[in-house]
Amino acid sequence: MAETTNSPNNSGERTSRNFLEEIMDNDLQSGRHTSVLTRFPPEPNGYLHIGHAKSITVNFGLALKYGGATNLRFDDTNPVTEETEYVESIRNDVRWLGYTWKDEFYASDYFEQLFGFALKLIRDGLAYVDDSTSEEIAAMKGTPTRPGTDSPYRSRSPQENEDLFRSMRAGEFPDGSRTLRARIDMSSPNMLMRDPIIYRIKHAHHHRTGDQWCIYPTYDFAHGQSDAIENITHSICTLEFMSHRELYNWFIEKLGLFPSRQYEFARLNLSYTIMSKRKLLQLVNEKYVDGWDDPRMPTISGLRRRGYTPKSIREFCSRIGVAKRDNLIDVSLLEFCAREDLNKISQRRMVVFDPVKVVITNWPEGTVEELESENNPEDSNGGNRIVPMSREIFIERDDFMEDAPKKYFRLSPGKSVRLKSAYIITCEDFQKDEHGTITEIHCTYHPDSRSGSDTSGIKAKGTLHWVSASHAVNVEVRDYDRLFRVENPAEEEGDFLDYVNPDSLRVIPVALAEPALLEDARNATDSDDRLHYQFLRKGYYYADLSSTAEKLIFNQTVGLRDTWAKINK
RNA sequence: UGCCCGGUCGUCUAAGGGUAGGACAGCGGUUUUUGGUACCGUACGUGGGGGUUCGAAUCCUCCCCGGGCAACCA
Repeated sequence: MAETTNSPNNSGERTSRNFLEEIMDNDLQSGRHTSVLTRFPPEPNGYLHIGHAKSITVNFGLALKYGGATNLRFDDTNPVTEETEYVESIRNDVRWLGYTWKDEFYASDYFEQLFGFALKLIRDGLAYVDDSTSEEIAAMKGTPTRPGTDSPYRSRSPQENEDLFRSMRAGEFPDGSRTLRARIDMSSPNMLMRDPIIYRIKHAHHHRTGDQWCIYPTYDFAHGQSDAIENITHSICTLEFMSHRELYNWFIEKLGLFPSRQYEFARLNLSYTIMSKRKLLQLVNEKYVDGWDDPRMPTISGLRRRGYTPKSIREFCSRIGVAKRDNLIDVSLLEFCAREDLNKISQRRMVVFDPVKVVITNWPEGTVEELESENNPEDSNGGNRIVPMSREIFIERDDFMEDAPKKYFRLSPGKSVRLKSAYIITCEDFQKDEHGTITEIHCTYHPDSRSGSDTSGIKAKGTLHWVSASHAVNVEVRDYDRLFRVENPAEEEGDFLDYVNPDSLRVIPVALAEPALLEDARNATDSDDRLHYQFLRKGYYYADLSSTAEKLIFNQTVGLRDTWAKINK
């Protein structure tokens, strides 16, 4: 659906659109195209990351907006790096993000057609087989400031080239011994037009075509033609492919194909992380993280495991916009989008991370009171849950201070606080061990201050989360910090691994949770039933993949905004 | 150094010759049984020099800065 703020309105007045929307508007208005067909073209050689999410929302989002569709096409022209495992994860991630593709294709579907295209170029005198080594080819290529020189094989006859090319396909030559090159212009200012290699010999097993082929087309000879075969109207890619556009158009023109056009936008860079698939792979292989889906990874699967919602990721991608200038998006925007969504949907629960015992001295021994607490104050239909209260409870260690400054709204001797959804308590006394560590706090509660029917008239500045000692459930909590210590690891000197944050994971092996959390876990029949939580005054949490009712494990999605921590600094 | 892109608050992104606006981050406040949320307020920007014009972020020009291009990767 078209947003009024983002497309020409009824009066024809110009409103804000990004440059791709302008192009599509123009193409539709001029009649160049009557509909929009985009494609998302991942190479199955790694897991998708948040940068791909941007590309996905650009491609699928634009098509949706203009009533078109999007194909999912795997760019699988390099058998040595590509695997079925990656294909599966990519399909899963795109679906999870909420998008449905029209057709699923593989560049390898077109290998036979591509071979035919190559033959046509050969017969038209526009391609030749080169016997030069890769070093020789590189040397003859020239440099950006110096033109290249013609290969001695450049003037072979079409017949000889065709025979040789067919022999290449037949497996008569070893890897690297020959290539097929487009015959363009060795002195072009665009290096890519200096007779680019379009086929290479690789006796390698392909994840889909098996051992059917021993020659494989390069990206340049596969991508544009695949677009054209599918009648892709707008082939949207990242900036580094800009100089490939001239070649892209050359093949389409010489081959007389559907006039797909390539447009480039700036890829996403996110502060305190990296987007390079190669480097992400390294983090996985060298065990800096737990796997592609480690919650610290900027991968879609990592974000999912961490508790990000598809909606929050889509919102993020929409907020960052699409343009052509290099960018480094502040990760706080991603976190904002997570909180924005999670605040509305998450179930509130109380979990004490670093417990200290509080004895309520005037609470009758052995009595339990079942209090009710709202599941979500942002959702009036969210219902309530039972929270049991008894004589001994736990509160957070840093919610008590022996000598508190005046701005401290929590518990200290003689002061009163509200226990969330329960009673107001007043601190009467406390005990310390020989190290000065608080071991026990003694309070009295005010029976007429019960939540919802408070007639006590006592004003408590602060409200604390708490759990009943005898009802507490042990859970493991994993808090995360940024994966890298520096804002832009890719730009730093030296090895990026030197900038990995050694404290990116903080495990709290035993935190004490209210019993409702266990109840929830028992009710979840599979992982899709898992709830997003807000642990009160802590942050947003989501059960880890490995979490079970026997062993509850929660990943921190993102912390709550903490203005107190800021003031405290 | 040749060719190709790009340069607007700290970070992103609008403004297509006519009031430089929005978001995140920051700062200050109000409300609050989460020091959360919500709401209000506030500060901050057109890389530089020339030119065209009544008027320039926008058009021209020179300069400066950043990025890309010399894989049989994509």
